[in-house]
Amino acid sequence: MSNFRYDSYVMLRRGKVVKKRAQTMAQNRAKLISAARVAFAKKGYAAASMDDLTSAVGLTRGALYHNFGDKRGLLAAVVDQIDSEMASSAQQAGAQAGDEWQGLLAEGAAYIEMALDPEVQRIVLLDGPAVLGDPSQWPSQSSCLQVTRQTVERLIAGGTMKPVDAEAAARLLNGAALNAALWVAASTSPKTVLPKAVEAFRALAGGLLAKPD
Amino acid sequence: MSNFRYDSYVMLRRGKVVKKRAQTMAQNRAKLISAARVAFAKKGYAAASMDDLTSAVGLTRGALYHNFGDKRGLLAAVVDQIDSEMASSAQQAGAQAGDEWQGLLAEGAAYIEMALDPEVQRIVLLDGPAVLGDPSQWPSQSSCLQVTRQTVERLIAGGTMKPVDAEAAARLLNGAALNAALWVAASTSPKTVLPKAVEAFRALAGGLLAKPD
DNA sequence: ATAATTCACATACATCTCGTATATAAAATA
DNA sequence: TATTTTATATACGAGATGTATGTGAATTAT
Repeated sequence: MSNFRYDSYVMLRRGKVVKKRAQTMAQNRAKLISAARVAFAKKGYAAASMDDLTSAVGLTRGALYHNFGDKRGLLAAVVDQIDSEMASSAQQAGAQAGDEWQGLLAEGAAYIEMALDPEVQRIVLLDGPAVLGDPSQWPSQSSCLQVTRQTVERLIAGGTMKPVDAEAAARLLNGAALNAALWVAASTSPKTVLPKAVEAFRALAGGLLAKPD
Repeated sequence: MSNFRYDSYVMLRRGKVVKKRAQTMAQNRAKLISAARVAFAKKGYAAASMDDLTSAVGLTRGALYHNFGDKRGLLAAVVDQIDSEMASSAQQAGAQAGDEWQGLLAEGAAYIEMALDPEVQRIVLLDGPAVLGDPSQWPSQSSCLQVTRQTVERLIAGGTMKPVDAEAAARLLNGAALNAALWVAASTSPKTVLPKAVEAFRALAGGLLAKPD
């Protein structure tokens, strides 16, 4: 036990200095994640060298292994970051729509378009599942899926959608959207096939409506 | 130029001996592919050692690099083989259904169930896309997708399905099915979630019907 | 039938990569 | 001011891939 003055003194010092240490550490983490996003997107996970990665931001693998444990840990951190960005972006797209149903369709279209980004595609859609396993079991819990599932749950509760399993519906919708994006991105003229993909997606999703239009 | 007797003699010899050479070569190829299926499924593509692979069937990497060029080439051959098996299996499942539409649904359900096989999942769904890229650009051209697309085309021509882009619809359906399977397989009780996935798939696919039922 | 040539596969090597074990220097604590 | 943490760097060891070269059997040609 210690008296108040001693504690406050310690707290102050600790507050300052720990902050400084934690600050640079956070900076280094951010640097590494940022560099990893570029390298993983460009070379692919397997071909990305950790030496190149770290030296690109003035560090060595020492920092990497201390912060992320191993190469997989770094990928997990990167995937987590991108996935969060995607989820909030999709949520935003959905919120701008007229009603919840249009919101779901907008979310789907947003996923398709986001997946055209090479960074998203390579890291989240291709290497992510291969290295980290099924998205639903990622550390990040796949925010993308959660957003879709929540929207689906609301639509089922409101009677707009057929009472199917929400998780199943979310997985199917996401799978369809992301797979379609892979196709669009690999096509010779993405501009012309993108609308076809979106149209087909909207038709497909319509199958989940309680009252077909 | 040479006379007939000479040619036939050569053809005979060639027929015999070349056959012997090609035979052992084909056997070795089959051995390697077979071993690779096991190793890739068990360890995953990245962690599978080519030395272990080859020595498991009494060969060395020399045979491997001569036959398949590199590790990727071997994976491509394995994927091709499994994909073909899947396609014919799905086609068979579809053919047993009453009409074309039920056939499409049966194909989808078949894909979902096949994807529960760890070999299919790990090799075709996870490592395949990550290492070889988008399935539509695989050497094998992804027979699975072609089967679905052809079914879709017939359904559109017959007026059963909405006139969406056949390729797009096939991609979406396949993506939904295979993604759902990933979810089912990763779940704690596949037996209970599988029917949910199939039910949701059928509902979703219903969105492509020209006249909703 | 024999000599020459192919070629399928094996062996040896060079390079790269990851992960760990150890070292160090700055920072936090006492 | 001395001591202890700890975030990062350095050094090292264990594979793995791909290539370059060797070799012996199989095939062709004379």
